[in-house]
Amino acid sequence: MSRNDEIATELEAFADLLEAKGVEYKPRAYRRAAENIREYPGAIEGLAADGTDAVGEIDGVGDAISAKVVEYVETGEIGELAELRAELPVDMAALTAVEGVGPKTVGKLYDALGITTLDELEAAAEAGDIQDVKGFGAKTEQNILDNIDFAREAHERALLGEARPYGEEIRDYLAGVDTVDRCALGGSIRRWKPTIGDVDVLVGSDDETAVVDAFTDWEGTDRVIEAGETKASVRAGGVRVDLRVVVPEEFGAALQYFTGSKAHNVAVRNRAIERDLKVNEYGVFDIEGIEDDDQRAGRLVASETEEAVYEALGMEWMPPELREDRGEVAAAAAGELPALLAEGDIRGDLHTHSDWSDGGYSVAEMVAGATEFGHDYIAISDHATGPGMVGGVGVPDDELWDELDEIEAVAADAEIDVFAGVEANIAPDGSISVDDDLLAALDIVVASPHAALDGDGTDRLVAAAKHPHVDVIGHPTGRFLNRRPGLDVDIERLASVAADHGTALEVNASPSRLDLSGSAVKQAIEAGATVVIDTDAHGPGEFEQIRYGVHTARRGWAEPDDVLNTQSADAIREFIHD
DNA sequence: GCCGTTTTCGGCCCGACTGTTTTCAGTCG
Repeated sequence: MSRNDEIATELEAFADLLEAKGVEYKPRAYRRAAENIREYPGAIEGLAADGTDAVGEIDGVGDAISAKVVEYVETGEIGELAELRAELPVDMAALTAVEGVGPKTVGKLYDALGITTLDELEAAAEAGDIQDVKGFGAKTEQNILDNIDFAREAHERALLGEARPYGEEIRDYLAGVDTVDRCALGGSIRRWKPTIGDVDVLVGSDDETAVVDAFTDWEGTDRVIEAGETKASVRAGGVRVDLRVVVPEEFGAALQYFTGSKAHNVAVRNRAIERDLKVNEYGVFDIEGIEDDDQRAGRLVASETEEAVYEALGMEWMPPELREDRGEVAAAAAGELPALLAEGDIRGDLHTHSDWSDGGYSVAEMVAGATEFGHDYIAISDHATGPGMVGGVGVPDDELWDELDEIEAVAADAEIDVFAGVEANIAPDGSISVDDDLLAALDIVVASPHAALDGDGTDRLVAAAKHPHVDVIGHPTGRFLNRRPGLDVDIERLASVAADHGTALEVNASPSRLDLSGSAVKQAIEAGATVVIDTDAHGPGEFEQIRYGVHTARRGWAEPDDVLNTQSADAIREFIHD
C-alpha cells in the first residue's frame, strides 16, 4: 500500500465509523477526500511537509481533513480516529465485506451483541442471535451466513485486461437474447479503469422480465444475489455482474447514469439542479414549478441517447474515459473537450522484448509480428543487466553489441522500420548501468526502474530523464496492479524535466501495469511532456494490448500530438536523435 | 466536513432492491 493509499484508507475508516454512529454528511466528505487523495499522483507526504494549506489544495480536502492528514504523517495516528475506534472496536473492513452488511449494521450488531469480527458474526448467526435484534430477522441472518465465506476470501479487483474480455462475453450472450434491443457494457469497464470491481451490463428491451430471467439463467451464473423486475446481480466466476434493463427509449439516459463515475454523475446532476432540471436514469426532466417528486415528473427533455442527455444540460457528449470529475464537466460546458487520441492513431511500438532477454520470440519473429499487426515501425528493447534483473534475464553489454548487429541485419530485410534499442535499468541513484558507447550506438534507449520500488522516486527518475542518451522513461512508477503501488513521483517536476531534455514518458500498456496512470498522464501533458504508448510485448500476441495503453492515455486527456508514436518513423528518428 | 457564475451559511445525487417494516432504514451502485 502506498502512503497515499494508507492515508486514504484511514479517512475511509473515519467515514465508516461516523456513518455507524449515524452522523450525516460528514461520511461523504471523508470518502470524497479519501478518493481524491488515493488518486493523487504525487506523494501526499511531501504536501504534508509543506503544511495544511498544501494538502488543502486537493479537491474535497478542507481545513479539518488537511489537519488530520498532517497529524497522521507527523505522528502516525489521527487522534480523533483512535477515539472513534475505541468507541466502536470492530474489524470494519472485514465485516462490511459481507454482502448486505454496511457500517450501520456493524454498529447495531456491536451495540446489541458485541460483535467485532467475522468469526463472532458467524457464531452469532449460527446461534440464531441476530434475528432477535430489533430491525433484523431470519432472512437477514440467513443472508449473512450465505455471504460470510465469500467475504472471507480476500477479493482483489480484477484487472481490466481480464475483466474486459469476460464482460464482452456476457454482453454478447445477452445481445443474442430475442427480446434484447440494445446492449452495452457500463461502469468502470466502459471507462477503462485499470481495475474493475464488478461487471456492469445495460440492456434496452420492452420485455424486462424476460431479460432478467435470461440473465439469471446464464450458464456462467453461480449464485443470484438479487433479482427484481428491472435489475439483477449475480456472482459468476468470482466476479459480481450487475444487469440493468430499461425500455429502449430510455437507453441513453440509463447508459449515462450506469457508466458513472459516481463523482461525474454528482457533478452532472448538480449542473442540472442549477438549471431547474433533474437527471436520473430515465432522462433529463424540466421540473421548473413542478412539485411532484415522481421519477418521471416534469417535461421530458432527453433520454434516448447519451448525446441528447448531455446536450440538454448544455454540454458536449464526452468519451467515458473522461468521466472522472477531473474538469470534464466544465470543459464540456465550454465546448473545450480534448480531441482524444484514438486506437488507430498508433503507428508503432517502441518497447518490446525478444528471446535475447526474457521474450519468447526471436527479433525476426517480433518484427514479422509487428508488420502483420499493421505497425509502421518497432523497437526491440531487451533488458540490460543491472538492478532488478535477476536470473540472467538482463543482457550484458558485450552481447548487446551482438544483438545490435542482429537487429540491423533483420532491419535490412524488414518491410517496416526497425529501431535497435535497450531497456536499461535506472539504479536507485538515477544512474544507468550500460556503457555510454553502447547507448550512443543504439537507436533508442528506454530506461526503467526495476528494483527498490518504494518511496519517493522523483529525483531518481529526473536524473534518468536528464541523461543525454535516454529517450524514454519506461513504466515510470514501476507499479504492479494489485501487487505493489510503485514509486511516489512528482509527475509535474518529472514531466517538466523530461520536456526540457527531449525525453518521453511511457504509458506501459501491459494490463498488469498501465503505468503511467491516466491521472498522471494528464499532469504530464499539462506540464508539457510527450508520452509514448508501448506494450512491453514479450511476444507478437501482446501487440494488441496497445489498446489498454491508448485508453489509459485517453483517461489522461491525451490528444494525438501529445503522443510520440502517433508520428511517422522519420519523426521518431528526429525525436530520439541526440 | 466541504463548498459557492445567486450563498462564508445552508445545503449536500438519485433510485432499486431487500427485509422488516404498516411507512421505512440500510445497502448498493
